[in-house]
Amino acid sequence: MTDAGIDESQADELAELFRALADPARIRVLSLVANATAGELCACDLTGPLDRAQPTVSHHLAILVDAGLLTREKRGRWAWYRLVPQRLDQIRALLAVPQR
Amino acid sequence: MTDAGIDESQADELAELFRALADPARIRVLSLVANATAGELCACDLTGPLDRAQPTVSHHLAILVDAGLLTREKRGRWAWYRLVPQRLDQIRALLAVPQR
DNA sequence: AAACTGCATCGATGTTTATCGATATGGTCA
DNA sequence: TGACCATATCGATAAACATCGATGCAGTTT
Repeated sequence: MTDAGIDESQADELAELFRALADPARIRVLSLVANATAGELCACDLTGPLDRAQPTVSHHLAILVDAGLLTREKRGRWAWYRLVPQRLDQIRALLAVPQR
Repeated sequence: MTDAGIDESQADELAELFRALADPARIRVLSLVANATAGELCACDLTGPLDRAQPTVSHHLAILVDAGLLTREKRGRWAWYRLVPQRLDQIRALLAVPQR
């Protein structure tokens, strides 16, 4: 075994990405957006289902956008969020076990 | 949109699973075990590469075992760890975006 | 312009978590 | 049996994080 797997900085990046997924509220957000008929959801649609205060919801949304899992588009007074499926695919690829 | 995505308890479970992956040291452990020629690695092989004290390494290994991502087998005075590929596959499946 | 609305930011608080020294545990070797 | 060794557990500490009330900020409506 000459190779020692992924390096330090790659591990940092991956861990940061998983940290974005490591909260029930954020998982719930992703699920809700993924199941939205229009492919997008506005922040106002999330406060209810998440059962959390508005600043908390905003906080979670910001984390998901930062992680590249959601995009935010502000139209009028609403902020609309969409999934970034490529980002999820990327994670799925990273979790594939090479040789079995 | 009648369905509201996954429910509260499922979100909790998933978040807990991702929390196990949300640390650079643990990502590094999984990578090292995945690349081990014998398919397993003992705890003593990890203290070095991780650059962390022995109790800390033990702590991370416990979390990964608890999450079902590693198995521990104690042989003699060493503890050997193996990947659980099915568990990773399970996560990969959960991250698949349904309709695109 | 003024009131209103939806959302982001700020500041504070309690909880969780990573880390490590010290210690316990259980197997091995002489 | 007693010294030793690899690992797990304990206890303490500092940093990270989720949460929310208060406030700020654009865009909207009357």
